[in-house]
Amino acid sequence: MATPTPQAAPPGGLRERKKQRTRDALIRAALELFTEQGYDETTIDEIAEAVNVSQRTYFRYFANKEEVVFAVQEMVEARFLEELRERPAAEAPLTALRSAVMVAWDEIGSAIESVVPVELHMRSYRMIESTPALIAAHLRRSSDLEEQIARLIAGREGLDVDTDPRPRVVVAAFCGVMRVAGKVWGEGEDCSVASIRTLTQSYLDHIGPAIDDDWRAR
Amino acid sequence: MATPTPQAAPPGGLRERKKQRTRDALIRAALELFTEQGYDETTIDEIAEAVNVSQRTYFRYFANKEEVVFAVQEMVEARFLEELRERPAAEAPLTALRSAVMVAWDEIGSAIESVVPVELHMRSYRMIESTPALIAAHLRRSSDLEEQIARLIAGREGLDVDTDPRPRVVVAAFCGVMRVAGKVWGEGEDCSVASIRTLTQSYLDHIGPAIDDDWRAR
DNA sequence: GAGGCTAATGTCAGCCACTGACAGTTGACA
DNA sequence: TGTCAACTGTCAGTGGCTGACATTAGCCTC
Repeated sequence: MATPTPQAAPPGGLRERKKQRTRDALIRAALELFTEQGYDETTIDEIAEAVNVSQRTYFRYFANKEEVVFAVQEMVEARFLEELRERPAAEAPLTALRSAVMVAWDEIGSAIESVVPVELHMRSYRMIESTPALIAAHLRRSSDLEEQIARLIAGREGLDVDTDPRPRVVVAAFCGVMRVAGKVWGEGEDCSVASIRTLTQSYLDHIGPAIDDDWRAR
Repeated sequence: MATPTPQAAPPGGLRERKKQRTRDALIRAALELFTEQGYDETTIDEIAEAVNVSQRTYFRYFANKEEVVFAVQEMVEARFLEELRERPAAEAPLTALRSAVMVAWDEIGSAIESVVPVELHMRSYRMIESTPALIAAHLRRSSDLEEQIARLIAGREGLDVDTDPRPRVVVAAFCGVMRVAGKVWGEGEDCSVASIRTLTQSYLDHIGPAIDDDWRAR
């Protein structure tokens, strides 16, 4: 589902479809092995063997061991950026960011399901937050995304991201808060999509008040 | 290190001093090689050879290849935390953070010099920001620091960091902005301490206005 | 549908980061 | 001075990752 093709059969020839299947199989196998026995405890040979390809083939699909973990995440991020681009120009920056996140959360479910079970993806998210090597990779990716968002916001407001600090500053604040929300969610009990959505919303609502000088006054 | 030694001149016996010298030599050699020929292009064997120790010995001082890069950074961060702890309780959270950073910037110079030339440290900072593997490590470390700061701020305000989102939210916003400032500085021309200090100050001043709804109104 | 073209894959050799085990060396201290 | 413990070197081995080359298999033309 979510494929923009008229026919049920995916685009391209047999070769293309075969590649897609191998890629998806590698992602599924990797996430299953990682979440079951741990990231460090799983070798790439095991993943390759589970899909019946050589280790060398794995590295032709993914540049390194980490990349396969973030394949689904990448889809979600693309979805968010799309949504942000479609927000009305009248919305204030922080409002647009907030709205885009909320809409994205409501729609990614089905997109994820086309590659891996949502539950597996959620377990993977938690694994990322508890594996040092993956936390690092996750943060680096988030940082790249942050840069993209900042340029997008600057574009909306007709500003130059290199001379006016405000786009990068709001986005930095926004992304910082988003990361914290994700982290707190990962440590909590409820691992549902609804749960992370609520948490995100609540944390974003606190940016303004938290910046204020006197917390005790409210 | 961090031993409660009564004397300042001889921090211990001959053995202790020898260890300290080896450690400092490894840091200096590593930073010099990394900044000269690149991080990825430098092997640990080269670093070890430059200090006349075995590769195995390097790994007894540093857990991995990245760690040696952040040895100086660690000192700076410790200095900042110290400063933050000493800020008067009357100061608002964001103000205290801001002040602590400014004071820290003014004092770290001499502390750094005791291990490596400040200029080498500044070049290292730039290398970090332009090496993917090090960016990731840097962000992970920053994330850990962020957690410490959040707990400290929560303590100041008499709040529980796990129930009240505000400490983590301000700190996330603050640290996000700090990272952006560091990044922008790394891409600029002027690599002086004064330069990063000014930039930091300017960016922090923009948090409030950037959160506001209408940027065009000001 | 036989042939050539080319993308995808397998195999192999090798580099480098990192680790455990064991042995040799050298400060510390009685 | 001799013993103990800490520090270091050597060696062997694992796992991530890459380049080179041979092999397989989809695609396209005649």
